[in-house]
Amino acid sequence: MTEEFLATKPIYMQIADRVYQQIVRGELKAGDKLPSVREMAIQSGVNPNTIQRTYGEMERVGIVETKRGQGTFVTEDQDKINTLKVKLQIEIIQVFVKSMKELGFSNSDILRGIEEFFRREKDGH
Amino acid sequence: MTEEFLATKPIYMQIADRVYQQIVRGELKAGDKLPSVREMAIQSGVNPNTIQRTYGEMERVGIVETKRGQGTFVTEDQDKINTLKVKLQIEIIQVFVKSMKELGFSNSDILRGIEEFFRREKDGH
Amino acid sequence: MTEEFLATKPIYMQIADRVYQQIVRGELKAGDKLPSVREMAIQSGVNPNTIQRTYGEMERVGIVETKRGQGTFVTEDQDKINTLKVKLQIEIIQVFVKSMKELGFSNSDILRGIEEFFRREKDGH
Amino acid sequence: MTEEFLATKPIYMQIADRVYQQIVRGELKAGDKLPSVREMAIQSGVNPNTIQRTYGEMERVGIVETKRGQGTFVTEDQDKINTLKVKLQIEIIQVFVKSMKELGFSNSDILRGIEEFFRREKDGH
DNA sequence: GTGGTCTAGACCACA
DNA sequence: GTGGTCTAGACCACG
Repeated sequence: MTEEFLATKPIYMQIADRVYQQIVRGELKAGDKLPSVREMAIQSGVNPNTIQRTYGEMERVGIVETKRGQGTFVTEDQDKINTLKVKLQIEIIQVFVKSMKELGFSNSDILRGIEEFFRREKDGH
Repeated sequence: MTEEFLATKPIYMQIADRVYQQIVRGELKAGDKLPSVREMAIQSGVNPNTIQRTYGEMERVGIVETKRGQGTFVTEDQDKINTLKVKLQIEIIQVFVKSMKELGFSNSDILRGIEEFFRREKDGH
Repeated sequence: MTEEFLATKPIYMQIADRVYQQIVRGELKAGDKLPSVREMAIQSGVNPNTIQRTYGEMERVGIVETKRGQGTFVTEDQDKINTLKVKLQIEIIQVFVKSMKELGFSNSDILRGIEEFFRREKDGH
Repeated sequence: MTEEFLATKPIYMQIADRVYQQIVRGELKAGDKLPSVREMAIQSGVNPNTIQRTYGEMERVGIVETKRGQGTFVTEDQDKINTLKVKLQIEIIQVFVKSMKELGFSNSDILRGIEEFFRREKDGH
């Protein structure tokens, strides 16, 4: 009866998110080769099929392209990467704002909260 | 090897968070009585022991007091409630800011992102 | 060394095509329930995972919707069904026209050929 | 139980079709010599026996003649070539019309569909 | 070597 | 009962 409390993203999505992060942060650049399915599977301690799904998902989204017999590569299309960055950003903000509103904070409360947070951060918390 | 991908908070903490929320939002006010351990256990579909830990945790933090034979009550000390609100807020902001920085956003990027988000929210997404 | 001569669509796609046909022909109507993954797997003599992929693909395309714990259903959106019909039609025509041009027929040859074909069909070939 | 989903023409027929195409398009003219069985086998990456069957099939149909010690030649009989062209055309049209009718299209739907297709083709897709 | 598909069999969450 | 995810291990086509 504990189901309600698990709510984790599927592993193949978590791994995709991790790759998305690397791309958005520039650790993986346009045109870079990703690890092979099998290698990534070992790195992640996961079955190759799961990585296959990850790569499939990322290709569907257009952030990655596969060249037959050669491997999987980050798209050359910088626009797609920028769009991805925006999309991930919005996703995170949505979750954050929702949590804050559940605590009873208004939009301006939220902004003030973050500004305050940055101020303390600067002063060595 | 899959443990790495689960990363869920313990259930008793999740339930505590939920109660904290109700307190901070004023749904549960200073001095209000919480449901009994057994009742809460049924409501949450969880073992009473788990709720016992939840209540223990909340008492440790001082946000709740148990009066023997009477039940568990929200603290009368409004300061503690206010502090709780701030603490929860900071916790959420920390996670949020960390995620945003992992995507390569600076402090001012973050503020601009949220302002933009609120602007779109107002215009009906 | 015979690889070049196989060139078959993956099974999960072939099954999807078959379902698309049934939908387009009206044998499966908007809102109808598809067989369960397991049942369809038995009917098709295929592993349930393969059907899962078929259903996943059809959902991605938006022609099918899954209701958790209840099953998979043809979309209620008649527009999507109409679009599907057009897409399948164009796909078939493309293959056909390509074959005809490989035989050296021009566009008007092709039209005349089909008209002639229909004429004979009517006269009891 | 997967046999049902393969449904590929035998290789020797696929190769025959390819030769038929060349003849019908005039790339191979009446009286032209075909490559030797061995050469063709290498070109196609196929066992010579397979090509032997291909040539046998084409001879049976009368589109090709073998002169002992000299090789295999396209028939001198232009009528047979013309007939072949018509037969191949009808074959393709049959398959096409069948597919379209399986999608629920009528004869006039089909004609309109192709005309529309040509119109778009001309306008640069 | 690469990615892509398929099977067999397992477990999970939702309703 | 439903669909969804995951593993293990196999085979294929492409370059």
